[in-house]
Amino acid sequence: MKMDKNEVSKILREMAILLELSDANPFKIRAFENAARVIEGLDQDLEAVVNAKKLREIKGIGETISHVITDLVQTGSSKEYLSLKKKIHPGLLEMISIQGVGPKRAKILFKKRHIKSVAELEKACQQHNIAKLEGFGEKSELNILKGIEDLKKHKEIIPYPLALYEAEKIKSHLLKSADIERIEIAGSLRRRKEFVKDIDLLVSSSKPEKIMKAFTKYSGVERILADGETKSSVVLKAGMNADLRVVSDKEFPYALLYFTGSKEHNTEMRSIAKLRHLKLNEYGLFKGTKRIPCKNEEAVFKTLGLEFIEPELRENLGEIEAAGSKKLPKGLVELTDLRGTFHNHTTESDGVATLEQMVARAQKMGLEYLGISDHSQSAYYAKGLKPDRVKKQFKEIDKLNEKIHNFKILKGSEVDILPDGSLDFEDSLLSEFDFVIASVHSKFNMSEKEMTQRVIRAIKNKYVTMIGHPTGRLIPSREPYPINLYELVDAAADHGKAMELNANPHRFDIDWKISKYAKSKKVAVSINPDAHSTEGLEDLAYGVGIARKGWLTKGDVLNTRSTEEILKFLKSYK
DNA sequence: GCCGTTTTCGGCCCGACTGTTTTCAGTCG
Repeated sequence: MKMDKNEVSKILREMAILLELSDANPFKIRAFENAARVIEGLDQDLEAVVNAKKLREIKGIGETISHVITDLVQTGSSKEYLSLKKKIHPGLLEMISIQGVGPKRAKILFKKRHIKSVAELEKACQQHNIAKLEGFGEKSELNILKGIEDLKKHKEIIPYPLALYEAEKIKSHLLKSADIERIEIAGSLRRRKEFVKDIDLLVSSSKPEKIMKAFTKYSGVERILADGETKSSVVLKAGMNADLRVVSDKEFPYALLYFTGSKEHNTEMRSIAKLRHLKLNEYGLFKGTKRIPCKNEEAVFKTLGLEFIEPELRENLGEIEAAGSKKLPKGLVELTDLRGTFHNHTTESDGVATLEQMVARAQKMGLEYLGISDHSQSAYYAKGLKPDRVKKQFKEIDKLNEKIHNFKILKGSEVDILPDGSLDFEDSLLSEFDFVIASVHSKFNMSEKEMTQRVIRAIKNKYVTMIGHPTGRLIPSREPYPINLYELVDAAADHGKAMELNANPHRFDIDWKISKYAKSKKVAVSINPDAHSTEGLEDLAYGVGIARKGWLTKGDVLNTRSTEEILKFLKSYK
C-alpha cells in the first residue's frame, strides 16, 4: 500500500482547497471535502476496500473520486491531484490558513500584489500596501496582521482537558450573570473530539446584550474577533478561540443541536428536514413559517423520525441513517459502568504514586479491581523491572490484597515488544502474571508491514492479554508509527485478545474511528488510563468519551465486567 | 462530483458578522 486512509484523506481535503482556489463548482468542492471525511472515518481497511473494488459502495464516493483514491492507494499519486496542484501556487494554500483570508482574497493578493507567502503578506501589510486594494481597507490590513500573529502563536492542537478546563471557567463566569436560563458547552467539546480547535458556548437568555457584555469583558479574553447581538467570538489568553451564541429559551434546543455540530451532521440533518418539507436552523424546526415546538433535542430528533443521537456520535458517519432505522447502539458506555481498569504504573517503575496510593484512589473512585502493570526490564529509561523485582512486587501485591476487602489488585506487566516481536520477559515469567499488556516503546521507524508483523507476533503469545497504545501516537507531538490496525484487530479476534483504548488525552489510542471495527469483530476494548499518578486514574473519564465516540456500549468494553468475569476472561485465551 | 421513498437530471443547509460598501461579498461555522 502506497498511501493509508489518513494520507488519502489529507490529499482529498487538499484537493477540495485547490478546487476552491480554482473557482470550481462549490458542490464539487463539497464532494471532495465530504469524501475526505468519509475516508478518514471509514471503519474498514482502505486497501482491502480498494482491492475488493468496493469503493463505490461507500456513500459519497462516486466514479471520479473512486479513481483518485484507487490511484493514491496503489501508486501513491494521482493524475488529477497533480494537475490541480500544478495550477495553484502553494503560497495560496498557506495564505488561506490565516483567519479572515479565504480563497477569494488570497487570489486577489496573489494577482494584484504578487504575494506568494504568509511572510510576504505580513511585510506588505506592515508597509500598508494592502489597504488600497479593492475590497480591502485599513481594518483588513490590521486584521490580517493579527491573524498571522495568531497563526504563529497557537498553531498547535488544543488538548481536550485544557479546552474543557477553559470552557468550564467561562461557563462559571457567565453563570454569575443572573439572566441565564440555560447554558451548555457545545461544539467539539460536547462531541468529545480527541482534540479541539475552539470553545463553543450556548446560552439562553432574555437579555442577550448583558450576556454578550459579560463574555467579551471576561478577564481571560485577549482580544475580540467579532461582537454581535447574538454571536461573539474572542481569542483567549490561554491561546484558543471561544465563541458564544445567545438565543431565547424557546430556541435553545434547536440552537444546541446546531451549535454542537458537527457541521456535516447539521448539513445532513437539514437535508432530512427538507425531505419532510420542513426547515431546520438554529432557531427552530419549521413547517412553513410555524415553529414546531420542541422542549429539548430529543424532541427535535423525534419530530424528524429519528432516534436520539448522542452528541459524541454526531459526525455524519452513519449515525443519522442508523437513527432512522432504529439501529443506533443502545446504551453507550458510561464512566459509572467501569468496574476496574488495567495499565497503571507505580513508583516501582516510572509512576509517581505508590501501590498503596494507587489502590486507595481506585477504591475511592468506586472501582473493584486495579491492574498494576509496571514496565519490563528493557525499559531502563522508565526503571523497568527485572524478574527479581517482579517477584518482589508480587509479594507486595499479595500482602495488600489480603489487607483490603471487596477489591482485587491484579498482577500485570506492561511488557515491551522487542523489535523482532518477541517479548521482554520469558514465557515462564509471563505465565505468572494475571494479565500482560504488550506495548511498543522502541524502534518506531519500521515499515508498516514489519511493524504489523512485530505486534501480531506479540498478540499470538498466549500470555498476552492486550496490546497497549497500539499506534504509539502522542497528541500533538508524535505521529502514529505505521501499522495496520485492521490486521491487528483481526489477529486479536482470532486469538481472543483485547485491545487497549488508552485514555490518556495525549494518546487516545486506539482512535475512536477504529473501535467500530473492533466492535464488529467482537474484540473487547479495555479503557485504560495508563496512569503514572493517582490523578492519572481520572483520565478514565476521557477514555469513556472516546469509547462512546467509537459507538462502544457497556457490553463492548472489557473493564465493565465484574472481577469474577474478568478473572474468567483472563483464563480464557491461555 | 454525488445522488435518488418526487429525480439518471437537477438539485445540493442555513445564517451571523465584518468591512467595505450604499446593497453586498467574503469568511466562518
